[in-house]
Amino acid sequence: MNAILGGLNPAQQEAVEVLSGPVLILAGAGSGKTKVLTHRIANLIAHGTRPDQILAVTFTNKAAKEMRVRLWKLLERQQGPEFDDTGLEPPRSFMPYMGTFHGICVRILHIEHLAAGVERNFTIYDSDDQLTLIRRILRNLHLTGDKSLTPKIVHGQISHWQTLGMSPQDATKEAFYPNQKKISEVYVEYEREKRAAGALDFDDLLTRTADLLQSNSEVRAKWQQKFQHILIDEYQDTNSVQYRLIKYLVNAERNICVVGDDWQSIYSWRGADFTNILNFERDFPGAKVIKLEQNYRSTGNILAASQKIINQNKTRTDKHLFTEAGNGNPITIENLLDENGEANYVAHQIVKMEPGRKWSDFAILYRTNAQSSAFEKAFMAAKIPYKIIGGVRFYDRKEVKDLLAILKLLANPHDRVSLERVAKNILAGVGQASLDKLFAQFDADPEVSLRTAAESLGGKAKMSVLRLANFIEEYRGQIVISAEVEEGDQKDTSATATAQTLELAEVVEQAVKYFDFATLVHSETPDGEERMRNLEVLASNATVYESLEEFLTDASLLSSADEANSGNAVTMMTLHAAKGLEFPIVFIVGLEEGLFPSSRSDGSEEALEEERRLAYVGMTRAMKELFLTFASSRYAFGGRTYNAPSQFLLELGYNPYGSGGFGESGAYDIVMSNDSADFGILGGDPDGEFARKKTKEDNFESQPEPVDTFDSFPEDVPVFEG
DNA sequence: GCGTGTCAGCTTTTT
DNA sequence: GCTGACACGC
Repeated sequence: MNAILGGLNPAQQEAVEVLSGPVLILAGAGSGKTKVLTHRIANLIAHGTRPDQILAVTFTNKAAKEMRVRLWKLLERQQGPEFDDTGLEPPRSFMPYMGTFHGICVRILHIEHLAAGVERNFTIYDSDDQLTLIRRILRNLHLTGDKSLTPKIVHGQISHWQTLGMSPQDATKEAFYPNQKKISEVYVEYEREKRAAGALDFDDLLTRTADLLQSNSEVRAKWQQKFQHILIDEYQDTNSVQYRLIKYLVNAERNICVVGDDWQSIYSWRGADFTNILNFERDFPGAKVIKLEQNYRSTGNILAASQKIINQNKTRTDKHLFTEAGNGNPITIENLLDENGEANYVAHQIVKMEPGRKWSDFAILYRTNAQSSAFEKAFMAAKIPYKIIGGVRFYDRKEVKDLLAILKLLANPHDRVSLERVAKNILAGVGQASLDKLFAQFDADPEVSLRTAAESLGGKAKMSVLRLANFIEEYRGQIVISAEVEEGDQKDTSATATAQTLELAEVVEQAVKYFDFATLVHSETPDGEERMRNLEVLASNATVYESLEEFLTDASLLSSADEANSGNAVTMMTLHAAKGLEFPIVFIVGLEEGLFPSSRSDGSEEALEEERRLAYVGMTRAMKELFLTFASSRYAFGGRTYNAPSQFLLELGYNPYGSGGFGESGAYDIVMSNDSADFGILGGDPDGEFARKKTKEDNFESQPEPVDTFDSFPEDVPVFEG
């Protein structure tokens, strides 16, 4: 058996071997989905498809990177020594285009900027930038002070319209409520400002590309011709615009392969629509449907418990996951006093289990990023190495964004949001009034230079803006702004013609000096030292990029979960960030009503089902051991809250009163079994569905020994703060 | 224009 | 309990 088909089960082999026509792979958790995708790509290449004719869309950049590395290793095994696996990322020229929808759209828009009617060096506005812009428009339209028109609400409505494909004009027509009418006015201005600034927001990246492919048959034909094979991972998480994109990119051969699992759809809050995957056979008649149902990751108990959770959902397809692994150890449910008790309990368990394992075998998954702090404290005290995935992105730190704003101005001097940021945070003496004057100049004459516009200012403001203009003029000519794009690039040579004499990192370092960041961040303070270090990291990150534009694109599109996370340490992250990963031992913490499921899902059956899918995703990350914990009370919003155990625990058969009451530390071993003759739950099972016959002893006298309690950890027993 | 004080919103999840 | 937006006064 060759390297491509070896080690695959029959369903997986089929998914790798059926190379033409539409293919839908319904891949259960842990069923070897990534393996199938990489082997399928390798097989395409083995059958003569050129790598650059393959488009593989992943949900995160991290997933794309992982697939690149795995494909590279596989090709190396196939092709022999010329594919030298140096451990580094493989050269992109040998590889298919792999990336997120946003990433591929940026690429298409760069190449097709003339046809798409966008600037060659368009700036990407992230949500922060969008809010800045909306705030300014609200001010200009005298709409501030209205609590029902916060920048956030306005942004939500505009983004909703964008995703529906509605222009500001459409929105103005359709707006019905007074607030909608006001927001539609903001929308008109918002679009105008973005255009004036040569900027696209996250939604634009997708909609502009879809619109281009829809309206321009020549461009559409070109890209359809280019991508002979399209693979889409996490298809259940695609939204309506992404769905449109796929439809326009697929050519008459219909070589499209999508992989997904409706049980793991956890992004509907941002527009994902898992009916896309349910409708695939309707959209692509004759599609080959392959189900991957054998789970290679988890023990029988973990799989059975996950299954029991997902079974509560009404809206879902039927799948029958199975494993050949044994039942393994029981799942542990533990009730702690508060968030510190919870963190100490987890730390203690990890210390106990660590011998013979690596720290990186453990993962802690929570619903919200805010939950990480108690664990940081406890792990620091217990001297357990840990790493936090997610949270504040490196590129979202204030000082980093400030410096990036300068770089963005180098790439695109018309970028008003960045100018506003630089003026307010970096330049001395330039406030709102000066900015308004500058923008008025730009509105009067879009081509006017910053230097000329500065003439309308006086005194200190003028000096500062001229100083900024000097910097931009000095360095703009000395760095590579745009990447050379291959084939068919309708090149606008003006931006790329100048000779590169400076590395990006040098420009970053120059900017730090020129704008005196040391003073700005108070570098003598501990906090300031760290900020200065971040700027050094920024410079060092810049060294791997060949053009400013690539660097800025990644700075906008890389998520915090994409950031480096190697090393031997316990991993902490949100349940969302954990999708696609696996760990021998998993702790899901904070299983409390209002936290998980989130109180935001109250009253909505759909939202609750999504929370349940999230629980399913979390539980199926575990290979060997699964711990579920909840705290009787927890700090939130500066006050102490008291939460009931999560309904998901009750669904698993947990009985909160089973161990003599609430608020006491007690452990439950919940045994889930594949073997229906031996389903057993110790500690309670309200509906009795999976319980062995309960006796009084089971509930009151013969409680199973707690796996561990606080009593063995006296110095860490939290003081009840009330 | 800038520093200071007050207040509100915040903890879902992310490209 | 923290952050950031805004108002106010200098």
